[in-house]
Parts: sequence; structure tokens; C-alpha cells
Amino acid sequence: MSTFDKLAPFIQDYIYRNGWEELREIQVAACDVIFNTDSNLLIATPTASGKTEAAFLPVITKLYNEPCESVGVLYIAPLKALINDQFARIEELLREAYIPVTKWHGDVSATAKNKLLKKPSGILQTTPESLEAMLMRRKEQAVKLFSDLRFIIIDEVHNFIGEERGTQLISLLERLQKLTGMIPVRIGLSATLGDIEGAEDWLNGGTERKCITPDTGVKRRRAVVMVEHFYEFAFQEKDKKNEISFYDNLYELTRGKKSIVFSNARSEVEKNIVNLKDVAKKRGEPDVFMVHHGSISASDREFVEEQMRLSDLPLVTGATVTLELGIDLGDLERIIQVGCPKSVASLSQRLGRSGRRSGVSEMCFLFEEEKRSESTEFYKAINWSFIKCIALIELYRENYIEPVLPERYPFGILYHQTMSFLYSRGEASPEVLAQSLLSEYAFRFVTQEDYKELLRYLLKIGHIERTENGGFILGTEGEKIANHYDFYSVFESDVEYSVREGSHEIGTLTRLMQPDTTFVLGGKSWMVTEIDKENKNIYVKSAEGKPPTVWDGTGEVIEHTRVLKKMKEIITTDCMYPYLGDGAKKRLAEIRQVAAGAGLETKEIFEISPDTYGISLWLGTRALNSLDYILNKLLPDRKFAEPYWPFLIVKNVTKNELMDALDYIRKNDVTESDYIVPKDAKTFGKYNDFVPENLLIKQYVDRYTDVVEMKEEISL
DNA sequence: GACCTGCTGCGGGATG
Repeated sequence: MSTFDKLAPFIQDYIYRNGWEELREIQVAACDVIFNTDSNLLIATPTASGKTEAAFLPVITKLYNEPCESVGVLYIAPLKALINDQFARIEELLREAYIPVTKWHGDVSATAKNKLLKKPSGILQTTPESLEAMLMRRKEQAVKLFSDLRFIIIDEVHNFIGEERGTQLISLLERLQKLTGMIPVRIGLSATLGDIEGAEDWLNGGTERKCITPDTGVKRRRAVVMVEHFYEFAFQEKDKKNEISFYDNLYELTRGKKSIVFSNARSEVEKNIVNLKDVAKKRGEPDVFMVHHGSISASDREFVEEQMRLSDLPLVTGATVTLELGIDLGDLERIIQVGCPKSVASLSQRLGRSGRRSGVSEMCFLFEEEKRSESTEFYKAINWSFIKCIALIELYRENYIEPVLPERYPFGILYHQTMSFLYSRGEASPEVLAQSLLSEYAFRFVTQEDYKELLRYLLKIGHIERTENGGFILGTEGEKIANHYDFYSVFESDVEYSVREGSHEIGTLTRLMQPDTTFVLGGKSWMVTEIDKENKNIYVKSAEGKPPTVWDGTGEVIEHTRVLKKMKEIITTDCMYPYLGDGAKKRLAEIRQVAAGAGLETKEIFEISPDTYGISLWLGTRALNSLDYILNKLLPDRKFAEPYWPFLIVKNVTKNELMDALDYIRKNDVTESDYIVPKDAKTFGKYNDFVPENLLIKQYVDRYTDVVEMKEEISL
């Protein structure tokens, strides 16, 4: 019997109706796993390879053949928008099978939720936060809802793995298993995984099932990339006055092509779009420009998504990471990235957004910078983010994607899950708490001792209390926190002011603007007419000109050593890359000259001034931190280490002292106990204020240092 | 600390 024949009849009809000639390879492979094994399944194939259908076709068939007594499939996604998007697709597939699909998230009415509670069946689509709320507020109903749950499908798994939100999710799934006694088969979907084993391990967490990741050999689309570099207009050489500006270039690149212009900051997105509109106006050409980021209202973002999907016009949308996930945007012809993407994974995800129809993805990377004065230190004359970008492209071509860093000590989430557990259960003895939570995959590295310390601290600050029986319940302070609806999420949110033109919400700002000030939001200029402090509303009317945007700053990421090594290769060899434009070639040549002058190819230590040295060992963030903290101990007189990535700048030492210190590290068995960690080194987290200091340091050291890698790398 | 992501249950008032 062929795979097609095994599918439920209404699915076969659906396939005919949609004119599919055959099932995709990954869909056949997924059916094999679901029909013939009881393993978990990881579907890790490129964008537009039919992953969603690969998961749902066999799962729905099973649901049809062996109906469940409750909800049979739990689908979890990181975004409400993704749930809404998938809802329409799945609903069509199930129309004739009498299998209901229910959305369950914050925008869904109580009526719809109650309807499902009366007769739990079919497929439930939700978010980690809604699942948290269900387990906390309506545990009995949740048990009824999922008493016969067979499958859990997690979309965009890479978005969860290695993140606090993913730790929360995997903990919730395990709590649900314990409540219902069912261990559903888990299916993970992602187009961007560099570390299949790590992802399998995460997906399996607490199921005691194996995971199968079918290797279908599906190749990702051919990609055409281009990198170009500009100096700011004002800094261009005088005889080149006719040279067109950065934005004219950006305009030409997107002209007549449906595209996304990605940036790493909201303010930059706004700036790009305002300037593109300006160029269009000057040329008397149509305004096809839109904006999509986290401060644009949900309704306006939906409008942008819909326009991108349905319109025949060559629309151009400026976006941050908000358009990186799998919301359907139709066929895009070109992707532009202004500045360097954060990782190969992000680059790959953005690239995958284009070329669905043509089969060729197109992406242009654009850089603009001020010309530096000649006298600056050599390492400040190197545009590191430009070099990193070439490194990421090269690594992408080598099929490399960063591995996930499993978090061994997620104490903030352990606090959160402890509070949630106590809230839903009422009272629990210390033994039950420890047995229930520490046995979970999410907290498998946490020791009894550390948990005891956390609980003692929570008693002290009144978040939990002891009862006469010796059990724990929530304390007064703890109840305040767990009772607030902000508790369901494990990430922090700023106070936001709603920007409104009449009754229409344009978006939000994190600070209150005074009347008569102007700013840009959604690619348009606004003037504040009225503020309503109490209800957090800012009323605006249309304004002219290009006033400033309202966010600033750029952030940090954990860099991997492999990226740093590639960067070294790029600036110390003379290999030319065919995808560099003229400006980019020129800039790379300049940088290489600077690097050669400083002897970066061979020198580990370079002199900046007689008592200041730079160390260039090309280490990733975690290994570099390890080196830094060990030097703190070995060179106690060292006054100041400027972490001028990718170097370590060391002051108040002699070259010999520094060389001896590196020599010592190479020859001796240094460990984490040789660190002196600076006082301000701490991981950020919404609940870390409720975790004792030394546990936070333990968490920090685990996440942000890697002494083993450091030793290996500097001993090569 | 850049960029994202999420949200209960109630009570009061309007509407059919």
C-alpha cells in the first residue's frame, strides 16, 4: 500500500482538489515515522518544502482512524499571527472530516474557549503563555481537555530551543504529561537547525521516546547574494559628487521588486522607509513602502502581511526580526539586509523568505559608515560588522548554522515554574516539589542543594510560606506576582503608550511624548496633539518632514568561535569574494591593509601604547570571557580590560607579564575556579531578582563562559 | 537590556 493510500479519504480528496501531483519526499518520510513507529519526529527541511502538511497529513489520518476522547493534537507556535495563519490552512483541510480546529490564545473569545471545554476534541492551537495560564487557572479543565492527547506539534522549534521561553514550554509539556498520564508523540518543525542532535534532545525532553529526523536530501534553494558598502554621502570624495546616495541605491535595488528591507533596529527601519518614500516622491513614482516591527499595532501589521501576500504591486516592507518567522507573505523577489545579520541562522531564515516561485533566493547586504579619521587606533578603523557579514555568508555557503547552547541552570524559569506549580496545586511538600520539578528535563542539571537554596530564599522574601504540615504554599508577595496576568510570560515587557490617530492605533512608544513634538512611526511623520497619561494614550495628527525616530542602540549577541576564526581568515588572506560590489571590494582591501599593518595574521599580542596591549586570539564570546576572567586572577594589577570585540584590551601590564600569563594558561590545568568574575556580570531575566546571587553567578558562568573551549583554542 | 514574543477573570455598560 502506498503512502497516499494510507491517508484518510478526505485528505486524498484534498490532495486531488489542490492538484498536487505527488507527495513531497518529507511528507512521505513523516508518514512513515508516524504510521510505523512511536518515535518523536523532527522535520528539518528548508522553507516552502511542505513541513506543515508533512506533520498534519499523517497525524490527522491517525486521528480520523482512531478518534480521541479529548483534544487529540496540541499545536504550539511562538506567535499568535502564526496560529491565525495556520488556522485557515488546517481548517480547509479538515472541512469534511468533522474534526474541529480551535485557536486558543489571548485574542480568542471566552465563548470559543468554553465551546471547546464542553466538548473537547480535534486540534487545539495555542502559545506557551496560554498553556501556562490553562495549567495555572483551570487545571481540572486542562486535564479533561487533554486526557487523550496523542500528538504535540511545535512549530518553529529553533525559536524555542536555547531560550527561556523554550525551557518554560518544555517544562509545561512535562507537567501536562504528569497530570494526564499521557505521553504524546512530539513533532518539531524548523527550517533553520544547525544542530540536529541538540534539537532532537530538546524535543525528546521528558518523553523517553526516540526522535527520528528524516534525511530527505532536500537541498535548499540556490541563493544569489551581493554585498555593497558605502561611505556616508558627506564623506564621499569631492570629485564624485554625482555619485548617488545610499538611499538612491536602496531604492534602485527594490524598485519593481516585491521585497523586504531588514534592519537590526526599529529606528533604522523607520529611517530607511522614510528616506525611500522621499526618493519616490522626488522621482514622482508611487509610494509602495510599508513598515513592520514590534512597535507597529497588530492590526496594521496584519494589513501589511495581507498586502504583501495578495497585492500584485511591487511592495517594499521595512522590517526587523518580526518578518523572519514563517508567516505567509507570498512570493518575494528580493531581500535586502541593511547592516549585518546577527547569526548564520538569522541570515538563512531571512534568505529563505525569497524565491519561492523562481527557485532562486536573492539577498543584498548593504553597509553605510562614516569615514574615520586616519589617526584612530587600527582596530577601530576596521568595520567589524562588515567583516562579520562576509564571514556569515561564507559559513552559510559551508552549510554551517550555529549550534544551540543548552541552558543547564535556568534558575529564573525554575522560580517561575515553582510558583506556577504551587499556584495550581495549592500546597506541596518540599519533597513533592523537588520530585516534580527537578525530575523534569528542563531542570535536569539543577542539584537538590541549589533548589533548597532557592526555596530558602523564597521563604525569606515571602514568595512562599510554610504551612503547619510543613508544606509550601504561595506567600503574600508571591501571590501578588502569580495573580497578575503578566505572570504567564517569562520575558519582560516595557510600559507602552498607545499612539492613536482618532480611534485607529498606529503603534506604541515606550516613552510619553509631549504635545507638539514630532516623530516617525510606521514610515509616517506625526505630531502629538494630546496625551492621556492615565490610559497611556498619545493622540497624534499627520505631520510633515522627517523628524527623528524614537528608539536607539544596538545590542550584543553571543558570538561563536567559528565565526571569529572565519573573520580572521577573511581579513588575513587575499581571497576575493565574487559577491562583493565595487565599494565592498574597496573597503575589504582597506581593512586588509590595516590588518596587515598591525600584523594580525601572526601576532597574538599587539602593542597599543607602552602599557596597553591587545590580545587577538579570535575567540567567541564565551571563550573570550573565560580568558578575561582568568587574566583577572593572574594579573591582579591589570587596571582595565576594554572588551573591544573581537579583542581583549589590557592596560597597566608589560608585554612579558602578558606573555607569561598566556603561557601559564596553556601549560596548566585552569578551570572555572580560576575565574574572577566582575560584579556586574549577571544574566538578565524577568524573575532573576528572586534568585539568590550565587545561583545567578553559577548561571552566568555556565552560559557566558567556556573554559574548555578557551583552553583548546589557545593551545592550538 | 537591541530585537522579538505573550496575557486571566472579573465587572460594568451597551445592545438586541
